[in-house]
Amino acid sequence: MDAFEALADPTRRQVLDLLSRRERTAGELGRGFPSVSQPGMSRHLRVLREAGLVRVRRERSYRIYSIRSDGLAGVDAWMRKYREFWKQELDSLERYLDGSGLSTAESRRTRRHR
Amino acid sequence: MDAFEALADPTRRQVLDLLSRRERTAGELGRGFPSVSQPGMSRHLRVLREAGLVRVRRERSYRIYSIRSDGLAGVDAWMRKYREFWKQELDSLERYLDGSGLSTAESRRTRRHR
DNA sequence: GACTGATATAATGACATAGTTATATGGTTG
DNA sequence: CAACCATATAACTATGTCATTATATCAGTC
Repeated sequence: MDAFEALADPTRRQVLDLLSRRERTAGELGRGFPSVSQPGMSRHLRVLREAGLVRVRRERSYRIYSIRSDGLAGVDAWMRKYREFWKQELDSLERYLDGSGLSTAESRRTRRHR
Repeated sequence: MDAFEALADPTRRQVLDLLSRRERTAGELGRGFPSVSQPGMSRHLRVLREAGLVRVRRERSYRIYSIRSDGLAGVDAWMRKYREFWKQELDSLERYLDGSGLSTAESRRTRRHR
C-alpha cells in the first residue's frame, strides 16, 4: 500500500497527527482510539510502516512508533505542482481587490489572511 | 468520497496531473488512458468532482473539466504541519555538514538541492 | 521455565471500490 | 424529429479494505 492509499484512512491520519507531537508506543496509540481493537491498530501501524510514513524501534517490551518524513515528503512533492493553483487564485483575488475601492494595504492584509 | 480517498487512486492523480497543465474535456481525458473504459473514466471524474478536486462546465456538447483548488488546498493544509519534519531533517543534515570538512558554501548548496 | 504483558499475525465476514457491458440522457445536425 | 456524438448512469462482478475474534510471538519477571 503506497503513501496515498495509507493516508486515505482517517484513523491513520489521526495516528500521524498524534505522532507529529511525539513518538508513542503501539499501546498508547491503540488506547487513543477506543473504537479500534488492538489488532486493528496493529494493522494500521503496519500499513503506515510499509508505506514509509512511520518507523518503529523496540525498547524493552514496547514498540515505539515515530514519524518518518520520507513518505510524506513524496506526497508533498506531488502536491507541490498544485500549490501555485491556490496562490494563483489569491493573486486574482488581489488584482480584483486592487481594482475595487479597497486600499492596497487592505488588499495585502486580505491576501495574507486568506 | 473525500479528497484523501480520491487521491488514493493513481489514475485519478494522473488525471489531475493532466488537468494541471490545462483544462480538458471528458473525452480527451478518457483517450489519455486507453486502459480505462469511457464509463470508467466518467466514474473517476465524478469522484474527483464530488471530492471538490475538479469542476465541470458544459460547452456545446462537451463537459470541460478543470482543477478546483479547494479540495487540494485542504489536503495541503493537513500536510502543512508535517512539512517542518523534513525541514528539521535538512537542518540536522546541514549541522552535520557544517561540522564536517565541507565549506559552508557547499553545505548550503547541498541543503538547497535536497 | 511457566506466567504475564505488549504486540503482531491468521482467519473470516461485511462492505466498498473499480472495472466491465449495456443503456440512458442530452445537445447537435441534417 | 431522426441519427449522431459526447458523456453519464445502471447493473453486475471481482477484488480489496477494515474490523473482529482467536491465536501466536516475544521480552521481561517470578
